[in-house]
Amino acid sequence: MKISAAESVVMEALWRNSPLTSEAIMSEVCAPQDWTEGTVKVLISRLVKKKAVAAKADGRRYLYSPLLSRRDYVQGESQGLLDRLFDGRLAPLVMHFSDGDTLSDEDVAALKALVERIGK
Amino acid sequence: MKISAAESVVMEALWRNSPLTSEAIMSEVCAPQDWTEGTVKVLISRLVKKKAVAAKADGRRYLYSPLLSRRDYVQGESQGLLDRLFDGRLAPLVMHFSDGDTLSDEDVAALKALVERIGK
DNA sequence: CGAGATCGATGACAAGTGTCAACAAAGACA
DNA sequence: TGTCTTTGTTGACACTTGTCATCGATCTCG
Repeated sequence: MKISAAESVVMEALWRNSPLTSEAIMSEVCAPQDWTEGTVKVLISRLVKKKAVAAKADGRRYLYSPLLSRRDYVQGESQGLLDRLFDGRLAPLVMHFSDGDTLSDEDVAALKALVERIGK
Repeated sequence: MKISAAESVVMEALWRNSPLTSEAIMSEVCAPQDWTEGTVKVLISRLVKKKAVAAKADGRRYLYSPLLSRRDYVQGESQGLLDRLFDGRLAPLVMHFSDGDTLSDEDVAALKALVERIGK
């Protein structure tokens, strides 16, 4: 099942640290996103229904943990973008950014080091 | 205005080749997407309303051309992904793929060549 | 025990999306 | 001229998303 943008904010909180109570989740995401508690509650419920997070009973409340790993999520999103826009390949994406002037010197250095390490 | 997934299929047709009549667009996208003409007509209308494509009158019909460049669209989508998932930087994305085994030898070679060209 | 707080579930609603059919205007051709 | 076809506009409908409030059960503390 697909995870929406708002839902992914909740997932990020759980990926940083889990399990969490709904209270903890809210204290992490409410302020930055300017959301009320009601909003976050619904997002959590929907994620549970989508089986993206597990809710383990702990007394009267639940402890929530991700069932979907961040790695898998990132993989799906990234591959989706590559497939849709870059014919499924990574190099054209990198080329796109290098053609613009969006790459800082640091970025270039990091890329260089990375590619060397891969090639090894 | 945001371009939806279905709409982007129509945009791709126009980016490949424009201007196009609605008939030409339909003959390009209907079959692969399994869409009826009605569906494509609405997608075109919505794109015009969103000012993502221009409709120039040509007798009783219109000739459609993109107003949004593929480059700008790709830039927006790609940057959005980087911002959401990789802290806005490109290297972590590349690292993600190199950590998996999704990169072919060709991909690695292409990246290597690319990075060298950038570093020049 | 009873009042208040907590927490999840549910209902609600507007906007956007995917999908399609019906309609109207305008040409084309018999 | 009258009918058929083409093409864009509209209406329609179900589903998802973002956003929030209310309800009901349960827990806690005086």
